[in-house]
Amino acid sequence: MVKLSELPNFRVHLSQLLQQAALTLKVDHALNIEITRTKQVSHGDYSCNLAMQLAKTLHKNPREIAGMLIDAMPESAYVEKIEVAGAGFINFFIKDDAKRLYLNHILQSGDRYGASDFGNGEKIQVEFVSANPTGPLHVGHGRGAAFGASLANVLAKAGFSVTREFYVNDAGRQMDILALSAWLRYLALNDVQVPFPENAYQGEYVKEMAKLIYEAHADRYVHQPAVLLDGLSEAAHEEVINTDEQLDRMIANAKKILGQDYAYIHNFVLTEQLGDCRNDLMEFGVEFDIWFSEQSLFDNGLVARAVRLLDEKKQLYRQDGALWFRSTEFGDEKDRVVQRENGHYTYFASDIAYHLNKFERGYTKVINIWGADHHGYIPRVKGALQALEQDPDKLKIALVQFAVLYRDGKKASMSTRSGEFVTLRELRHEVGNDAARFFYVMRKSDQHLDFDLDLAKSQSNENPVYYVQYAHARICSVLAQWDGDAASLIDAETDLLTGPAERVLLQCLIDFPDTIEAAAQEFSPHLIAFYLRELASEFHSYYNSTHFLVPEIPIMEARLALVMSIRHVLKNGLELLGVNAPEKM
RNA sequence: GUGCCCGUAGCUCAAUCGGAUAGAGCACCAGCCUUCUAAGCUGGGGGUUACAGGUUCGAUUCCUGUCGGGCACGCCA
Repeated sequence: MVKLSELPNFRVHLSQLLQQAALTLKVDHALNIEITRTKQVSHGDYSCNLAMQLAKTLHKNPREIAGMLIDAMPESAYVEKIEVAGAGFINFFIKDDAKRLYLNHILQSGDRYGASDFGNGEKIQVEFVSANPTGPLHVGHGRGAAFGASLANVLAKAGFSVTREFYVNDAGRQMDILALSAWLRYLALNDVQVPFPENAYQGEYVKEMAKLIYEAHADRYVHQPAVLLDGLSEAAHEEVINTDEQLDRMIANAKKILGQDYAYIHNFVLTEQLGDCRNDLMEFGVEFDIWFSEQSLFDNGLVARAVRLLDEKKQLYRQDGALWFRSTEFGDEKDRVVQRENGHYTYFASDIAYHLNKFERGYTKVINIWGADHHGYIPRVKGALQALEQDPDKLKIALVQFAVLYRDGKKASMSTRSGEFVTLRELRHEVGNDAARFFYVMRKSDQHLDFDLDLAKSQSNENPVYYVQYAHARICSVLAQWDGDAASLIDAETDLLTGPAERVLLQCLIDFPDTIEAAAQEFSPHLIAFYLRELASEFHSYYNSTHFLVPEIPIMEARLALVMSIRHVLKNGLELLGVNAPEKM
């Protein structure tokens, strides 16, 4: 029997053994020892390709080097045997009783199993969603939300100190357009007829906000609309308004007419939309630590400061009346405007201030989750940080591709024009939160996602969400029928678990922390989804091949100890993805 | 036109930052419920990893080119 107080991390342990063995080979350069899981049982449990890596520098046959490494390796209480295989792989077979230590550990740690100190408590920020509060979240935001939330959970589980942040674009033109849109709808409710611009916000939710204002304040915000169309072409009075210039003119006129009241309208629509967004996300299981206001960057002078700092570094110049940042000096395709000819700062300017602020808040790593259509934006932001003498590599951008909905095998419309897009809320109500969360992270984030609505809805074996949840529910059902004291399973004689399915399952459970670590390192929560499906699959197979509630008490308890451990891991894994682990289905 | 991403089974996708015989699910075919939930299981067929070269012990992965698809190329956000 192996006796050790501490739970062994096999990969770390084996890596240390190799490290020691490598000393005898007198290699002068740094070693990159990677321990990987094997794909085939005949190759053992873990494998290392170090011998092949060293073949070139040592001018020796990899298999010969592997033999030397094995000879030089210290004895280990965990290792059953070591073999040289193939071109020079070193394959490790772990002792079964060493693996079984994990069952005891999982039963004791329960909800905490899977956690590691991989991240060393490093302060890391994940900024995601950050949708303009100008309308309901749509299915594209949903993927960013699900991905970001899952990634943040994974990072936290892997030992990082994670802050989840939503950047609120509460400054700028889009909010003005929304405020104008709502006010125009409000005027219409008061029987004041003004043409509604085609490029204003058309959605029904705008009319609803107008109605709220009307119900609370009646005609309190009705002002002379006559000058609203001042400065617009004569045609606009009769015909359509659809250019940016016309829209901006109307906004300016509205501000003039409303005076102090404009702030009320602006603030009202912002509060409404942000509240709606927050509710939507909360129902989706996505929560944030910080809602960071873009407007606050202006109010606190941080935008002006960031621009001034760039100027001090001689990174700005004036041309055509605008202020430009020399981003081409830092790899961008062209220089970018930070302050427009009309004196307004660009979105880029506040973004520079925002990112500088993030760095100054002490995060050692800052992760931005962006829609893939923003990829061209990366060089200028990193360039600006570099210009400000910050380390641009601390900023990591995770790009999330669009999700395309399919219904009846056909693309479902998600046009943002005319307000007829599919909202996240609609999706959640149609397929449920669990399916939505799971489907969103089933694919690598930087790949297009075909979201099959019919599949997500189907309560059948085709649906991968139910497949995993069903495994959990089955276990709960078995445990309920056993009706014993779960705590007693810690003393089960787990050395009775010698069947092939049991050994595979045990190794699968041991892999859980490694999977989380990999998902954290590669920003790939989809690895968790794949892992869970694999574990569920192994469990279902075990369930069908082996009866758990057998008369022989020790065997029953041993199997239940394994099954209970699986339950913990399924639950913990689903939790990372924000998916429920139901006890009954 | 320029830049970035992608191209893997009929379909949707994996493949542990160059590793061993490229794996799942769906679909298709053949089986399994008087036994802890059949939302399950077992078995089977299915591949020149778009194409052509190159780098090396070894390539789906890295480099070059071609073809095909997506996105981005504003004093918008």
